[in-house]
Amino acid sequence: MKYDFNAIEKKWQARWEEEKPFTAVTGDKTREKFFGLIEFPYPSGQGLHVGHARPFTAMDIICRKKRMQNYNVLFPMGFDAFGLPTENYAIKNHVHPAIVTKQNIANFTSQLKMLGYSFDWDRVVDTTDPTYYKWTQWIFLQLFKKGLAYKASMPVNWCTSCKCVLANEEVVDGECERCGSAVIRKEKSQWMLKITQYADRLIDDLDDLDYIERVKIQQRNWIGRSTGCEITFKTNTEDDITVYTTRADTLYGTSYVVISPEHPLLKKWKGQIKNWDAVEAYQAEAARKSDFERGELNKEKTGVRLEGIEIINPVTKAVLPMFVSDYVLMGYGTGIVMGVPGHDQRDWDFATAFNLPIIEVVAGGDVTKCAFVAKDDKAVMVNSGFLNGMTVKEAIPAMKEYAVKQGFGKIKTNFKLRDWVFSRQRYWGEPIPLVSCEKCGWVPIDESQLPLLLPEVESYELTDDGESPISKMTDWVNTTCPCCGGPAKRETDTMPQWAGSCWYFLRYMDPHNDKALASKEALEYWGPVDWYNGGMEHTTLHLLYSRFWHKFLYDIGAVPTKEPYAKRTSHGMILGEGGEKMSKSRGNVVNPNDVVAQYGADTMRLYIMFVGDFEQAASWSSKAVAGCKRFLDKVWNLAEAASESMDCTPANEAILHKTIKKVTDDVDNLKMNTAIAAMMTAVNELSANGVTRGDMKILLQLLNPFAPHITEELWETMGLAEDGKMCCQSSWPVYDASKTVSATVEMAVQVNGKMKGTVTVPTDSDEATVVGAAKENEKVQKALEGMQVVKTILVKNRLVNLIVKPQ
RNA sequence: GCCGGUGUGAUGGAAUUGGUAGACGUGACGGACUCAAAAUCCGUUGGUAGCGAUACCGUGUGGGUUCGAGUCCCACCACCGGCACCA
Repeated sequence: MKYDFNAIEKKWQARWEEEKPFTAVTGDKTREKFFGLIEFPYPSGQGLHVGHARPFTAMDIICRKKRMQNYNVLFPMGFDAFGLPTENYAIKNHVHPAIVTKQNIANFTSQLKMLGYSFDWDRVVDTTDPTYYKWTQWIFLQLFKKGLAYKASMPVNWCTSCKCVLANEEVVDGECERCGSAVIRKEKSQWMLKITQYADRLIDDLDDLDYIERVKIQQRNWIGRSTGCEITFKTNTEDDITVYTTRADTLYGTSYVVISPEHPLLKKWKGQIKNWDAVEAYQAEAARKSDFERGELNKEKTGVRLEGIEIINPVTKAVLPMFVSDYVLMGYGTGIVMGVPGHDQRDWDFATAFNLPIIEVVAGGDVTKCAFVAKDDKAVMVNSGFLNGMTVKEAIPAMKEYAVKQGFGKIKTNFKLRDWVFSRQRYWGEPIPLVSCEKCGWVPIDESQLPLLLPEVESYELTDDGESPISKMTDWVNTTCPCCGGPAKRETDTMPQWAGSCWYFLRYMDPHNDKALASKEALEYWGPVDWYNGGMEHTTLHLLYSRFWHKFLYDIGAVPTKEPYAKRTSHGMILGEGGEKMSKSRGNVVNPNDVVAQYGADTMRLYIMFVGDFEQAASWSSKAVAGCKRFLDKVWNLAEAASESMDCTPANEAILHKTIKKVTDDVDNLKMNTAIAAMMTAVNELSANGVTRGDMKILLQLLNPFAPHITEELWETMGLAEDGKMCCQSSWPVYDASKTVSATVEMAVQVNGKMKGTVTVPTDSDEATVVGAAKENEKVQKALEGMQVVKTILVKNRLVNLIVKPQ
């Protein structure tokens, strides 16, 4: 018989659909649970991408193996279906986004089934389903009630093309992450979530998590915690000013002070600033620039001196000038900084441009040439009063302590993380369940009214002033205040796409619950997610947001764990044939449907795992795919040639046990590529030795998580099924460590560290035996001629190194 | 600029964590089968020199530690990703 992958794959997919061998059982105490999670896809019109197949297949392999190891596995799939592409498609084609979404989900579902993933299809989640977003809205209401959601007028990132507010995380190089159009700053009233209130915990709790290190580092950097000191300076106005610094030790070197153009104090000081016109002009200029432009033009420092304003250095009592300059950001620290040109490059640039004194307070550099930013312990303080002679490391706490004691300083921690801009002026998102009442202000709708459904609108186009299309639905917008019963208006902004994905993994635990987002029992049984794999691009977006929501849910007692995910790994991208990113414009997109049609799902799965290191980017090779198909052909032929016996062939024992060990270990470490290589080696060796059904049984079990269809078919045709159980329901083979070692080993022989040849000796031979055997070797003999062995280094079963010198 | 990562044959990538560099796959070359081709099977395949046994060189570059370095240390170079006037 020929390996007819097409018929075989259809047959087994139908069988899984019917018999549901991958059902997760909530509350099963007889087995250990395992919750394996992959990021649910956005169901785009293009369908599944080969890039999806990499993480999906890897987690499928892990979960299939865990099931065979008798774990109660929850491996679910869902769809993150709100979002712009669907809405844009709806605008263009005048179709309801819900219809488009439904079609796309159907397409994705059939593709996922085509690849043979062992999802529990009874737990599918769709973020646009009202029974789902009811709970997204519910969580938002809890955030609102706890004061973590607030409306603020603030400069926001505004995409000129999407006519929509973007989160900082969605702006890349001053452009909209989605459409690539310019992003400008616009003053707008927005819903915000106080993620900053969780900044410390989001950093500190990383320590106990099993996340790959680069994810932790990236999150820490993004949150950007810095511990420093606020220092208050007296002025010749009625106000004192406060700056934030991490280098309190350099206070003696402060030669001026700079304030951000957006700082409200400027307006207050209008009367005292003699050159107000110039200052106001500078403010206007700065406001015109986008954040991106301000960053781009950072080579040249600009600014205006505030004539008539004098600042007193609290330690030297020197009178310092004050400037306004856009290199100081209003959103960080106090919006005012002390200028220490000797030891900060930005201040040095500014001082040089404005001819300000540069005072050296840390010895070791040449402050006339550039700022000396001392990092090591050797740098010593000078020109700094009581700090003189101390190292920088000593001086920082010393000055902090002094400043606090003298009453002009305060210890302070700052974060780069900003609050999360949470509203979008869009249709295809969760409606924000709040109403605005003139008397009562913002009022939550009653929880019994959830879900607050999206209204039907005629057009999905935005209004000209960038408001959501929902704002035109006056019937929907006009409502009564739940508080006072008076007239009120509904919020017409919707939530960002990130909202639904913040908690979807909780819904998988109990997807049909209409009383709570999930039952207490389910949450306690399945939480936290044991292993979550996803893209690096979500590290500071989805992953951080969902940790924030989860911590909030923990605080209000809605979930039992303080972290959502115990372990996080990340996959590399799949690039096109030439090593470039796959894209329609390059024409190098590989469609998984085509690969499956040509080679079958098992080959596709195998190849996407074999292509390279899981964490590293890898480029697709249409030729190399064929190699995986050849491997499966060999397995098929080997099975047909197997003898009836259920005993293992003695000659195959070592290779089989070695392979069990290798595959078992490699899957747990995401090294699918070497696991497959090991199975290829095993098949080559088994083919040479000949196999029994007993040998094949082990091979099929090892291969089953990788290539589930062909292995099920052979399992059945070879009569290996006991009680009608499928291969995926059998027990994962266990290796016997003593059988993984062969009787003899080949060892390297070196003379003075140079390879001279190899010897084959019994495993675990002692030094005398190995050296004896080594001296039989002709090349070794030649190298030893006229030499005296002074030392022998033996590495058991690996090599022997003879150290010689002339006699 | 700061923080991560990577660099190995023609090629995708391995290397038991300091111990035979190049597993496994692709490609190429030679052979078998075939009227022929495809498929399949067998063999060869890091470089240089030599008919050859063999010798020397070889993991981005230059140093170092070690009996022994792709792996550790120091200094560079190139590419990729993230952050970026965060005081």
